[in-house]
Amino acid sequence: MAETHDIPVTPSDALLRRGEGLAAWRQIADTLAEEIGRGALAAGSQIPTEAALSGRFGVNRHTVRRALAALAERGLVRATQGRGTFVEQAPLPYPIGPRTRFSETVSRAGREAWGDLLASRVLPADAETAEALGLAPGAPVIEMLTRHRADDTPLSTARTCLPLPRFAGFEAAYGRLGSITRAFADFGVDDYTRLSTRVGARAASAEEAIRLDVAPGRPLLTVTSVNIDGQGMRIQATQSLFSADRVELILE
Amino acid sequence: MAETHDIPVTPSDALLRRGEGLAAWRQIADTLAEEIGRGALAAGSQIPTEAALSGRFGVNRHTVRRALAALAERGLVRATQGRGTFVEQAPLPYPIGPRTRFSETVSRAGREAWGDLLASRVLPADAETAEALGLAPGAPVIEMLTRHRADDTPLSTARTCLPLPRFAGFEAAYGRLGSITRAFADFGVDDYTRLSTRVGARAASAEEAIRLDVAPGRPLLTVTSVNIDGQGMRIQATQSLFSADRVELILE
DNA sequence: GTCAATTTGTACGTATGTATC
DNA sequence: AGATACATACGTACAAATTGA
Repeated sequence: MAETHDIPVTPSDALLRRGEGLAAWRQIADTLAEEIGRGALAAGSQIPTEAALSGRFGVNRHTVRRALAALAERGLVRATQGRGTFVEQAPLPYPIGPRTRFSETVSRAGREAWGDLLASRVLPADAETAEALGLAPGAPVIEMLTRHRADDTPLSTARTCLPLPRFAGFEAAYGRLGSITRAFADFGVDDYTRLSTRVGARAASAEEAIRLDVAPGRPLLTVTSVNIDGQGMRIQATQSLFSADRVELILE
Repeated sequence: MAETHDIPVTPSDALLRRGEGLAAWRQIADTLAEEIGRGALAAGSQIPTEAALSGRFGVNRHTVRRALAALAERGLVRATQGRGTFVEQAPLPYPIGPRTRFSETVSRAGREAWGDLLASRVLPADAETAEALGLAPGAPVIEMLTRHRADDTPLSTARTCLPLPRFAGFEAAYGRLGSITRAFADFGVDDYTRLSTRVGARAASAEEAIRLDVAPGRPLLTVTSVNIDGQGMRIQATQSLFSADRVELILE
């Protein structure tokens, strides 16, 4: 950071175009966002200090701060007093459509996918689940609590219900195979599709925060969906909670 | 609330089925959720006190509290110490797909839709907008800040960019017509579809909270989308912020 | 544990261009 | 044209948090 800014920079060195209607702080934010986007500023790494950036761009520190505030608002960076400003992990693009599979999505991102079975039990369906699965209220279902990780980072947790007696023992298959798709295959269901999907958002409760390894109150995406097999039978009702800090849904 | 519970209720009055594996608090929660769902407990109204409910269902007040906690977690009710527990406004189902129109969605729900133009200006496209619209960085675009209401309740606010010179004067048309669809029709675009849609979630900033009339920090759904006209030209890049308390996205 | 250096957070003040009334 | 409000940009000083010697 030995640059001075008392000598006018040559056009090729000029990082900012002044007086063209685009505010300096916007140009700085765009430049940094682009560098984050192409990995020049790696996820998790510290970006140069405000003082260094004000030197690099030849602006006052406040102008840099305005740009960093815009990036923080978009979730690209996070500043910590006394430490510095750091690049946030980019949310994993998570395609969601009639045939999306968690395991395939994560593998395609070059990460290893696994689903943990946290708990399971058999219970009579509550009103909502019964309606989703087209069962009589009180009909027996398997309930599984699961957590889904990509390279050890929890991305989502879900409550899944499946009708009995058809899927008796499903939880054991899931625990062994770590994937809904593979467990369904084990039960002779080679194809399944989404019948309906609803998406909402809310803050994480204390318990959910522990399951997802996020701070309580952090934003979650709630995805409520029903899956059907090749014959159109409703086979799975799931409420998934995604950490909105780590996942972005891509609609197809 | 004149019932007493010192006399065993007859089977037809029995509200809870004990000893069948479904916890009492779940049955109470299901019952109340169902009453909220069909409007017996109207949105915004106060539900009976915990003491009254414990009398009605013949259970201890703690059991009622467990049920209410489950409803609060799902966002159906909100309890305020010293005041009571109130039914939250049900989120409006908002279908989102290649051809969804805000105005049609809201009209179908029996509410009146209108979009307010909060601000607009012409500016050079920032990096992200330029890429979304397939323009050279710095190409001129119209930027509109809008807010979308159903019966005076703000549901979403959006930042929309359109390429110039094609859509010069669009903001005036929008301000007059209160709808993107109608404003596009005014510019000879009778059909448009979504090219891509990304969905995330985060907390509302102070400014966003004011625009949406929610408390700062309340959850927002962020929907980033690009629209194309009948010829496949990119005509609109929009970042919408939905109040997650008021809207639930339905994927099609 | 203490202290100093580093870094971000906050609060003043000033000046200028632009859009709006 | 003039007045007013607002966003932008720069300057300075100090507070608060973190780190490492």
